Amino acid sequence: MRFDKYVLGTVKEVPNDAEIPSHQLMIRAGMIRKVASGTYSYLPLGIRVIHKIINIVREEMDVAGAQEVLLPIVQPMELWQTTGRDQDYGQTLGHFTDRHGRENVLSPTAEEVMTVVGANEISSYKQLPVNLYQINTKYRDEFRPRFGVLRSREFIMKDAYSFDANEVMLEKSYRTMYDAYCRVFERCGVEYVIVEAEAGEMGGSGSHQFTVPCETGEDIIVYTADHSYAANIEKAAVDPLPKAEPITDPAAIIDMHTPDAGPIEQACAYMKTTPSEMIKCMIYVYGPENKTLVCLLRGDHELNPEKLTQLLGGVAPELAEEELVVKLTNAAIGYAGPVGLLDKVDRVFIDHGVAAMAIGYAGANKTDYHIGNVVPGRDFPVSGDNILVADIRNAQEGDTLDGKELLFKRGIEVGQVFKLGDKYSKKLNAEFLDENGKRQTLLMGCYGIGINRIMASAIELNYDDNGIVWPISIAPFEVLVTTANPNDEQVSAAAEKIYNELLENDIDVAYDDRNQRAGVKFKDADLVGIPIRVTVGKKTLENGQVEIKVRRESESISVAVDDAVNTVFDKVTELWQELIVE
RNA sequence: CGGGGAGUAGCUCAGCUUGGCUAGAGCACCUGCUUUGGGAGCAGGGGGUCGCAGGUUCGAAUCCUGUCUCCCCGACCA
Repeated sequence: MRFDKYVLGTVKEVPNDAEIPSHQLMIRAGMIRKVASGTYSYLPLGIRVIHKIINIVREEMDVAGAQEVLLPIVQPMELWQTTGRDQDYGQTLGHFTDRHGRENVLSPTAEEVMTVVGANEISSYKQLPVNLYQINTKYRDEFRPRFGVLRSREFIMKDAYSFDANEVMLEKSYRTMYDAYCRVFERCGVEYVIVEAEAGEMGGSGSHQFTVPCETGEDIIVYTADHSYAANIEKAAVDPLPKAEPITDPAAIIDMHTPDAGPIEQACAYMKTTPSEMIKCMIYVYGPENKTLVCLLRGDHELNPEKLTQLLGGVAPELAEEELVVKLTNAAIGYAGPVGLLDKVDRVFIDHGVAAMAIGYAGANKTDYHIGNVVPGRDFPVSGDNILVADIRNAQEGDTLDGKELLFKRGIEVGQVFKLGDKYSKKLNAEFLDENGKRQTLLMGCYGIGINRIMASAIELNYDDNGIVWPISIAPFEVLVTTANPNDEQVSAAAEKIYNELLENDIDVAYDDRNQRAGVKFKDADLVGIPIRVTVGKKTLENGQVEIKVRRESESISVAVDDAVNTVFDKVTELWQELIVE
């Protein structure tokens, strides 16, 4: 590829809406352009990177025995209603009505359609296991797209779906994908950690996330120092806190006037206490009948909605409307408390942290008042038919698991694998005949990789002041030949020769034959991040030499013109060597 | 959806408070000359319904109203 007429698109200035390095560099290096909030066009260099990632993913899927298919992006709403995911996905689900009045979904993922494909094509246990995948655009109407392609409305996902006859086979299919994912990320040259994850609206019985550790990530990983445990914070368990010594003969509850003390900190200031002494009381509704749920937490703890969902058997609760809170507590928002409230609701979850308290403060269920000397067990029940003491909070600094300190870091989720079991196949009647001619429900798994996120994560992990430093496996080109003096005929001729020879050797090489000053071309080369640069210049050529520079190294080397191609070949091989798995 | 900020050339922004000459700069683009190893210099040039719609006014980028878009923060702490 010659750069003379190439739509390179490198720019010096960054649009002011790009915040994180990968987003800025993708724009500066001519990889992407924004079309609207959360939607991007890929320019020639950008789509080359996407294709390289896709090729790696495709190769690993094929090696793992998965078969590629292609599903529609526009899917009938009825299918989503059948599984109830039209509701579960909420407003993130993009949809439109066509001219016939039919409702259509813009596929955010494809369990439904793939289950139907599986159900139609698989009829016998003899066909199993089967794993089908596609690489296709997905659409999610994110409430707030940000960070460039890391959270965009449109993105490219590889989604695979396995079909098995029983749990043992499913476990094996799951493991095969899990291993394939490790190979994909290693080959793409991105560092990753695997963490236990919550299944979220996917449902199912088990899940792992593949996460690139990185400060700009939106996910929080919780792990132990010995790496025996790692989980997404949505899932991460914590040891219950030690039970406080019971106070002998605790004083009776006292009313405390705390006007306009909505936030916990303010109430604490009035009562001269700390959030850890407070009992926070949150009211939720859940399920089709809008049942009420009260959650009690220590004031310094964060509720974990995913844990609530698990305890409710997969139903995601929603925070109660102000109206309901006022009706239940007879008080303005901010003054809810457990005393006298728990028998008015359908269910109560009490976090271990609250159950362990000896005495504390809480809302009074009376506007502008809190109460002190609240003793769990004395002033409100901690056991009963509808009361459950459980882990319902986020892990936080200082928490332990199995006695080991929990540590935290941020990450970008680039892939996730789920054991779905029969969640979709049951609802969509995806069945097969077993050895005895009996109908059985197919067991499924699903496996996603965010192609664009691999691209952005790779940049987040590999850049410097001058631009991107691509791993060679996903770089837009492996090698760039450039001329420092494009008007010099001997220089051009030598560069041209090296370029052609590299092409003949199947090196993915580009030739910057633009009539630009050397500085401009060097800056562009660094910005775009091509791993190896060959520079032909008048000065060195007079000594019969050309320059070879590896992007991530600070020094270049000079070699004889005739050795250039071989040296480049060796460098390319060297860089690839690092990314070979097994 | 709530709070904050911003929409003026392809990009980054000034001008707006206090309305008034032909709406500006840098980068990018085109032409010419010079230059040619780390984003060159000089000269000339093209490019704008000042987000959109109303309104006030002799006169609006500037003031008022509405509206759209974009960005940031939040949207579970009762």
